[in-house]
Amino acid sequence: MTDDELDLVFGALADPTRRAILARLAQGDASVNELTGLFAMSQPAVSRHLKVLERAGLVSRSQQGTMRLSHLEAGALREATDWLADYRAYWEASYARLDALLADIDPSGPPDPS
Amino acid sequence: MTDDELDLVFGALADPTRRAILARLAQGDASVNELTGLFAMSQPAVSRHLKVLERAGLVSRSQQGTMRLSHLEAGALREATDWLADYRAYWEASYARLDALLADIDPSGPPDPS
DNA sequence: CTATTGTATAACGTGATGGTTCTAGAGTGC
DNA sequence: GCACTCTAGAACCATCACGTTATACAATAG
Repeated sequence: MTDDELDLVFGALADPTRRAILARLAQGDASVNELTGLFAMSQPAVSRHLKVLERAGLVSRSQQGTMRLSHLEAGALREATDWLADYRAYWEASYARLDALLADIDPSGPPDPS
Repeated sequence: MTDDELDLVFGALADPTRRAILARLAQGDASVNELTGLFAMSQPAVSRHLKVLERAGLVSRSQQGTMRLSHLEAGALREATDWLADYRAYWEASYARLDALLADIDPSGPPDPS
């Protein structure tokens, strides 16, 4: 995934309205009008949020009669998580070092994090 | 994780310079001057990027002699991936439906995606 | 105390973002 | 064709984001 694509995906995710749209779409496709009903904002504003999501590859759209349905496209989300996953190794190592440090202080070992 | 926190984290990740800073910090702490050397931009610009990362909880900082070291804080990254993971269920279900559809067309079942 | 180095802050310009209202276009029903 | 509904686009405005340069602050060295 290119840097520009990550810009678009993370940029799209940086807005609460757009995250809420994604949350709604995870439960099924929706029309622009239906989405507009969920937020305290005008229909053109929602249309523009959808455009941002579409440009980021997070959403695809299809004509369905007189309305356009938005559909969640999980591929871009997966790529974003893949990027983040590269840091998983780091933070797991980080926690491992912390555990080692705690074990060094208290040889009974770290408590079960329940 | 609150919506505001997600705004800050995804907003911070939406910039390529900041992602590059995180990538650098994953390999160890670094001073502002050292980070400035990595990018074609002024030191104040880098300082502000670090401030954004700190506000998002992605980076912590400590005084080390005359310089301030930036340290990757993986916790916020984990929370971002946790948020994204909520969609994993969706897209896996989505792929499962696709598999079912393909199986319906060709009862020999979907090929091993290797 | 003074000089030096590292970092932060201030002031500014410019382009992007997110909202609005008004209007145009596209698709369906009569 | 005509009316109606749904959606998109244009024009505008306020605010924010990201960069700059110049300057102030903080910590160490001499």
